[in-house]
Amino acid sequence: MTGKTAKRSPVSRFNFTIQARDGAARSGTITTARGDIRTPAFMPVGTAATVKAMRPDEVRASGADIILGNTYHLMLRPGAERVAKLGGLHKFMGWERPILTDSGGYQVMSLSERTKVTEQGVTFASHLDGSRHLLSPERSMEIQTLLGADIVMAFDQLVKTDDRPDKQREAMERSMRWAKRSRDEFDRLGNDGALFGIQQGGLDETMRGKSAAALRAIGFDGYAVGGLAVGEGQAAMFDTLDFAPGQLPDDQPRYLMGVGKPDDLVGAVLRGIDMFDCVLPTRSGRTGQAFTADGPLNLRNARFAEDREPIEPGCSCPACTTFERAYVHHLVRSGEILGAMLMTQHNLWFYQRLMEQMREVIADQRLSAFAATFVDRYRAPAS
RNA sequence: GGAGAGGUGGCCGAGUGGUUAAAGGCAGCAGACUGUAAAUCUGCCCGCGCAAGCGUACGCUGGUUCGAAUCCAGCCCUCUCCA
Repeated sequence: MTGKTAKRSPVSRFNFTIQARDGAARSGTITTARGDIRTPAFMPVGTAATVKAMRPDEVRASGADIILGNTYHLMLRPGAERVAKLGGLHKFMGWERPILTDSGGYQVMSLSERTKVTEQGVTFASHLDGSRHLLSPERSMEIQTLLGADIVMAFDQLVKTDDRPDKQREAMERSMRWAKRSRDEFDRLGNDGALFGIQQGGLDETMRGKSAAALRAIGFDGYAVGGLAVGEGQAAMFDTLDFAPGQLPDDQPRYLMGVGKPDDLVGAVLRGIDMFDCVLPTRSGRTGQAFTADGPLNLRNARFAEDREPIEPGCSCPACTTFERAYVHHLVRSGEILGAMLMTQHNLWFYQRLMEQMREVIADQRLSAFAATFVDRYRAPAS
């Protein structure tokens, strides 16, 4: 059941060690040239070379070991060649730890009305100025290499789970051909980082299985479960995660892309996922939603106008140890930048603390009890 | 004292005879957000009612008209300019 080991250059220090198992769940360490990543890991999203509203040192202080960047957005602005000229993405944005870059595959879906998909690749009409840009597996690898990503994602085509079955199969099969082209170009470029393949296939076990087999035949450093959390709902996502991770190599990192809400993370770790990324803690922070162990709170709500508690009682983040809800409520309502900063900071801390707790209970084989308690409390009506 | 402009729903502000319970914005009350076109978007926002609907409503009073926020008269008030 062991996946084909990827070919790597001798200088690559990418490695995944599993330290503990608890059911399907695992906790471990991914080693990279720029530092370790503790798993299960949550990676804050820094699309445009910034985790919005946060300084890199604040992101690190929250406990993040790795962040994301985005091929499509950085290709358009400021441009991959420019970032390379300025010393690479890490230096450019002041984040010296690992960076994973998404290939632009997500934008094939989110910007689908501006794209044309062919076998060669995807032509985007820039959302900034309308100019046309071709993103192919080869160009995506080149851009991610120029950026200096520690973990490069294969270029894939993402579709919605309610798209017609034939369209879903077509997208999955094309993504597998693109995965092979991504692998070949990544190797040709001599990139000494890691390359992850992305499983597609919607909610269908057979299609997921075919996708997994295709990826394993190519060989990657890690494997992502893609194409979920695109509107199918948590129950359908969990149903898919009951089989999808098991179709991927057991001894390599498994990354569930774009997920998710706190209870999504818990359910996915329970099913064997090691890595996550999601815009929710940062975006929701900017739109007034704070995540807490007692469920999400909308700090814009009138009931917080004179609330003397911190965003989340007991939280040790800088926002919570310094400010009261009443003040954060005022900032959020007033559209003050500091409101977005404090909310984002708290949410990032909350997410990282959740991952940390899961790592600890996996080591003690107590994940299912922890998960049950967490989800009960998280979903209970706010006090 | 004279000349002019104007008074519309919490605020700003469209509307100048019927299709107007009255555009739009703001404020307010909620909701959404999942590999970020997002410091964004959506809904509600006179009262009662699940709804159909009913009742109130465009400074006040009266009038014209089948019908008035819209036309007329008087009154009250605000602002600008001149004395």
